Amino acid sequence: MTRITRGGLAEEVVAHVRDQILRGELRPGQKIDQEQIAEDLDVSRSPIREGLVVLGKEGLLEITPRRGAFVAEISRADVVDHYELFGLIAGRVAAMAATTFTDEQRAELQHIHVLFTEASDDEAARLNHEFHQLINGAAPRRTRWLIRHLERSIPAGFFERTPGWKSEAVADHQTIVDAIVDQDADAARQAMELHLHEAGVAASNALEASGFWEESE
Amino acid sequence: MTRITRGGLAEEVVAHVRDQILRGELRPGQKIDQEQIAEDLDVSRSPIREGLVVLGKEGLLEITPRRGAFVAEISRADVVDHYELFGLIAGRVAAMAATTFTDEQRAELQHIHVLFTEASDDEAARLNHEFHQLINGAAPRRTRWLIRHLERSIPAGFFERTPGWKSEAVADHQTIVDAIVDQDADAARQAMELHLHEAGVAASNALEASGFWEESE
DNA sequence: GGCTTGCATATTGTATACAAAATGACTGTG
DNA sequence: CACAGTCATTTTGTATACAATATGCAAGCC
Repeated sequence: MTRITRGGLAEEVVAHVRDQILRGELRPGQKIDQEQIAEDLDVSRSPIREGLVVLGKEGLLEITPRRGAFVAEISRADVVDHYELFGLIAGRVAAMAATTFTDEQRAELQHIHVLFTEASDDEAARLNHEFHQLINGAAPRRTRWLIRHLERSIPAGFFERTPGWKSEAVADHQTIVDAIVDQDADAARQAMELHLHEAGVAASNALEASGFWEESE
Repeated sequence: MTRITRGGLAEEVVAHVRDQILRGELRPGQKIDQEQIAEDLDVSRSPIREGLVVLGKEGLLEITPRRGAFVAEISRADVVDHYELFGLIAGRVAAMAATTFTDEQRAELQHIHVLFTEASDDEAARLNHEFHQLINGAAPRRTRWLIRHLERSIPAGFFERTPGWKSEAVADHQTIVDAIVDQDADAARQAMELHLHEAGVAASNALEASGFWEESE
């Protein structure tokens, strides 16, 4: 049994189950069958259980002692709320960036943004990530930690798959860049909050399209 | 081997290790010895590993694949930042409460606050919890989830052990109650942010006192 | 002397085995 | 026919066993 386990099998389990949930193959409320996953991935239950704990902490699963793990009942309101919170944090960070960024950082931000506007669709995803990464660098450590946590709960690479995301993102990013370059903290906050709000709508639509909220049979 | 484990041994492990960290028995950067915990609690490594995953997701441990789990290097800045974030969220929720609460809820809030001011020290902790619980009821589901997450990362019952916490809390709570009763969303937000900021300072001091940041020998 | 190399040991990660509890069907009873 | 109680089956939770990797130390080399 050769395997390329780069970070442990639990990670593989996390990715597998998360995908199944986000694809709509596992429906909200449905029970997670550990034995089934063991069969699918050819793995024992030890790493599976550790993976399920992770997904539980991310809010994708509801784990009840002695009963098992169930797909969390996530509503449209939950997704919107999630991104609203994300926006609240990210907005605060953008405001920090507006007041603390050096000239070099401002230039770098503009540079990334220009590349982003001109990039092909698959490069755009990477540059989008770099863009937000740079801004988030202005945040203190614990804030960055929380942002990572929020990113993983409703994974990235989600927004990037909705039609027309790029042109929308370019416009939003432009506003954000302008505000940070102007050192206008409040405008940066507002622009970032709006951007994340729109990302939330997009994510919500993407989940809708994947049949996430379809009635069962 | 009789045990009263009502929620699984992993929970016991989480509580045990968390306590050890917060008491300063385990220092930041120090390695977690699974075998040692197994001996301490008379438990096998299976529930231990699951517990460590939980603490990793809470940010109290740093888990490196194939290397093990280490106590996270949490600085004063991290603690302050943590409560600042907490305040950002809780402030938003307080603002919601100010605009959405019914007359009954406002009355209930005032009632709890009066009891709180008159309570003995050990009852105060419970009423403090009820107070915040009631306000957080105004938040949407995902926000409540995030709040629970933040509460667990730097566990509650922490602030409540710093000297003079009650009188400080009474004053803060009074301001919050007034703002919510006045339906002044912005005042409620500010008051709540200030309250959490002070809680952060208190928590930071408590950690200091427990020797959390002491230099090792 | 300082640095690599190789091996013994310790520790993590995974698999399997076993114990305890929940689930669900079946039976008998009102 | 509804329904409570019992028992077989399934599934979770925990313990143990084994495999793979990391760690630490000692010997050899520059």
